[in-house]
Amino acid sequence: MTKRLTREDWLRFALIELSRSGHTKLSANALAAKLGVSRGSFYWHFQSLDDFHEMLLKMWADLTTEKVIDDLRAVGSPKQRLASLIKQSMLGDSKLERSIRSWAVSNTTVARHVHAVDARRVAYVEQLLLNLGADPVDVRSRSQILYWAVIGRILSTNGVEPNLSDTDFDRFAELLTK
Amino acid sequence: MTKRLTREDWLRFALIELSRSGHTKLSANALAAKLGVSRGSFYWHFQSLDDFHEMLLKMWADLTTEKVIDDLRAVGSPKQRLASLIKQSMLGDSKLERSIRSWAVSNTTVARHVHAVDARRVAYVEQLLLNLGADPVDVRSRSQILYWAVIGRILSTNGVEPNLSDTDFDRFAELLTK
DNA sequence: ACATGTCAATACAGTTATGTATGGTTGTGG
DNA sequence: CCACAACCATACATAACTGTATTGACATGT
Repeated sequence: MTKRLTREDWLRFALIELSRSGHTKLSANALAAKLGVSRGSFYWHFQSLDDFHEMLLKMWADLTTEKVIDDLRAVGSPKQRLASLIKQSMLGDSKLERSIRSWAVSNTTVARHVHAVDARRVAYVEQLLLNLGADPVDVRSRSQILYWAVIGRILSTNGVEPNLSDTDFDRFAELLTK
Repeated sequence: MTKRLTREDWLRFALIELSRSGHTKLSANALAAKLGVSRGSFYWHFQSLDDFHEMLLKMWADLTTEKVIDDLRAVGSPKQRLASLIKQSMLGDSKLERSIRSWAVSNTTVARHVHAVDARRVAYVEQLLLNLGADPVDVRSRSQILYWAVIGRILSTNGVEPNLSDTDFDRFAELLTK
């Protein structure tokens, strides 16, 4: 019987559920039902719901870091590295981000994790704009505003609606380095 | 005994609670408790929770529209009307917006209302940028991105943290009209 | 083969929520 | 003053959840 679950099975499935249906579906009850198992399993693997959620957030933060690093290594010409990053952020799937950030509004623990991730990402964009010769006076504000735009788009759209085109973002990237 | 409540009393109080503590505190139970009254009152004024939430959303949409109109009338010089709008959006209190948008992620009805409000606001910014002589090719994308940034900032900060300065936003407004 | 650790089912107590039914209280017009 | 409408309390049925305690099943190394 291969039905027996590990702690990682629970966490991975929870992340999928979080992405698909939001944090309200992260109850021990609902997850156990969908996994075809009872809550006895859940409470064997995890001390409590809070404990479980904490692990899930660490998992997300790690994944997100890896993804940022990958984006960093997926360099084209340094000139248009920014354009690529913007398009990747603006056009990619964002349902997990969306769910996490919605969750963070009503949960201060989640908010802390999200905030830490944000800081690292904005710092990376700052460095990028500096290297591309943008006016140093404006680098901080432009990076922050650009990052806010990415977040705003994630929370304004329901899924992967394009809304703006590739060239729109290209032209905007150009504007930011003036 | 002035304790008796009208339908508007319920709705106004709910909007305050929503702003302060998020949509999870909008249960008939919790609201009745805080109002010092039983749910009997709630179910006299409202058919159901969904009915109640619908009215609350209409109320919010109306308020938001009025606010946009007020912003429109609080014109300085047409040149820097944009800068004023940006600063107002970026520096003002945003807890209600924050709560509503977080709510919208897990509730498609809320999402519909929010989407309608968004469309009207972006359209206004587009018109503003056009009047200020920005390149017509870029007006749509820039308006959308700017609006996303406003939303992103609302959902990235916990309350009224300034983060960027007045002059930061002034310089950014200038950039957008190039 | 069997003991031990790993994983899961079940049953129970407690909490918070919706919605309905029914009756009680208060204000107000006739 | 009293009838009727507006407002509210209480009690009940039902549901979804957390967390604990107890017992059962399986796998594996010794």
